[in-house]
Amino acid sequence: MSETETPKLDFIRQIIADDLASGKHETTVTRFPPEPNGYLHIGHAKAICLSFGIAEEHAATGARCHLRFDDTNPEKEETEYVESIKEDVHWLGFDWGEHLYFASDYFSFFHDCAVALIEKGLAYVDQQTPEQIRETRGNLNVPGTESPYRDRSVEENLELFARMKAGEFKEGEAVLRAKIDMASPNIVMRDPVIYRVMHAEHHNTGSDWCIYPMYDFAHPLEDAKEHVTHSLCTLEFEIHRPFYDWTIEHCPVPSQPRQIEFSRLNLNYTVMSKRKLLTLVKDGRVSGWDDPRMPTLSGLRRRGYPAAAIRSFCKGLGITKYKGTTDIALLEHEVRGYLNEVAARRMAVLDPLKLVITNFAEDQADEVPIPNHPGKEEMGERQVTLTRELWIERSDFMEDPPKKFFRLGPERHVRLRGGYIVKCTGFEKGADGEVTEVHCEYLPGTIGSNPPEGVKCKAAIHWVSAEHGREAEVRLYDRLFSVEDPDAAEEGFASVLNPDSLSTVTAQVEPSLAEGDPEEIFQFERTGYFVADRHDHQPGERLAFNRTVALRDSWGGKK
RNA sequence: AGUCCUGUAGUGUAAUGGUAGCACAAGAGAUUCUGACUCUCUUAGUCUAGGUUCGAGCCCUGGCAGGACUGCCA
Repeated sequence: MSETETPKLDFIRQIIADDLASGKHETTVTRFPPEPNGYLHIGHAKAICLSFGIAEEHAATGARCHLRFDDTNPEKEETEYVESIKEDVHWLGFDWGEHLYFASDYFSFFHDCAVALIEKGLAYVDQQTPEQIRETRGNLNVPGTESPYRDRSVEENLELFARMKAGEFKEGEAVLRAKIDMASPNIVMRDPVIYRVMHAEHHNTGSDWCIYPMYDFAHPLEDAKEHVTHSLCTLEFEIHRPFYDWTIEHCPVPSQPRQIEFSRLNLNYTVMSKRKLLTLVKDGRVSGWDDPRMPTLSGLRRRGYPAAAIRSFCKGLGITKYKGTTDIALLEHEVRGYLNEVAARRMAVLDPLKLVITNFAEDQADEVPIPNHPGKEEMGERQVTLTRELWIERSDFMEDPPKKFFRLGPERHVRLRGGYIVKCTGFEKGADGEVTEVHCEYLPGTIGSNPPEGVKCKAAIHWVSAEHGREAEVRLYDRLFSVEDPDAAEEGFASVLNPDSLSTVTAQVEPSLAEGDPEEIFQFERTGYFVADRHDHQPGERLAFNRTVALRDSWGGKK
């Protein structure tokens, strides 16, 4: 990109730039308003990167992004989720500074606005049953009909609303409705309910309230109260915007926020519905919200995904109103890119096969220095002990290899990564026909040098000393969902879950790995195996296991 | 009595009304002590029919297709 080239603005950034240029706003204030009813997932990352990203871009004007918990429904929200959300936003690399808010702190303000609406004759207490309200709303083709309680006097409404607040009604007996237009083609505008009775304990306000505002009413007020200028949300709220604007217009608010909608993230092979993810957790299909197979930010973190890669992925998504499905390969590409830079390399053998170097003395033990990263000297090197008996990956040997297979086979040469070039001289088979041991001879003096004249050696395989290596129980994770669109499944998850998404293997690992270090490994296509994060890993501490086999199997062999 | 939103290579996105670019994916090749990375090349696109215009992906009209909306959820 040339220096003179200005970055392309998506339509939201363009609106903000225009508002700044025209003097409508002196700065921009955005917000990320999760409901604390689940963990944040990769879909939220898009919204976080957008709202917080815009605030960062306009930092010079004093722009900011608020983290606000939209906790207006006491029945669905828990404190555990508040903490996880804060942690995940921070991990992603964003900071709300002083601007941490709870919608529940504004309950009095919402109430005052509702009273103001009643006084203007723009809201009324409806005592129809929920069923009656539903039936009289009409449908997509039929206008609604007005409630018999619609034309109560202001005084009566005021008194009734006060009694609602005082707890004189049971749930479902009375609601406060905005008086707009029961014949509106937009059903949201057909006298929407703005307050309902709920005798529930709220995680923040306890039992102070027994009436709670609806999202449609509360959200614009929250934005206005915080002087949010641009309230960015996903497309499903588009049809609610007329009521958002109506609320701002008719309530005593200190600022005029504007709601702008963009398309939410859809990823193939991924479920993003909180309700469905919660089902996975509750049914024990995964170990928790932060199971490495989960699309939650905490799951991706354990899986080893660098936050920078997720941010970069979100940047490339673009902001549009088109509902498409992003290929998860785009995310994985970013992850590979970052991990390839920062991950230290180690050797591990997941499916061990014994390799004996027959011209190596029993007690011979050669210390070979192996770089921790190919091409990054600053990451240092480590000494690995090479002995007569080694473990290699079973798939790195073929009894009858095709010509395009570059690794071990009878009479073939291969390099033991970081060590000698060896020539396969034979192998043994068990009664069941399975290869149990491979024999080879090493070529002295081939460490750190090119293969001698006439020796073809096109691959380097990884290995672990049978004597110095360590056996480790490793949990191997793979993709959770086996189908491209798991949301399309009719019922439950049985048909879309990959039964092999979690397996345990007895692997052989380098002694340089701390005890317990490779306890969780995520199989990552075309990059090798990565250690799943153990919560405390920093971005620079990721480990990658060398892997010789490409999943694509370009040599034409079996899968 | 339906209203509103959206259609650009396989996918995601760019293009003051003026040469349809980029990334990922896919394919071919080079390189390689990770069949990775990197590098080179290739394939492939404006939903449709009209209209306005010297000129339309962009503006207008009509089709077609996909989506949102009928919670006292957010």
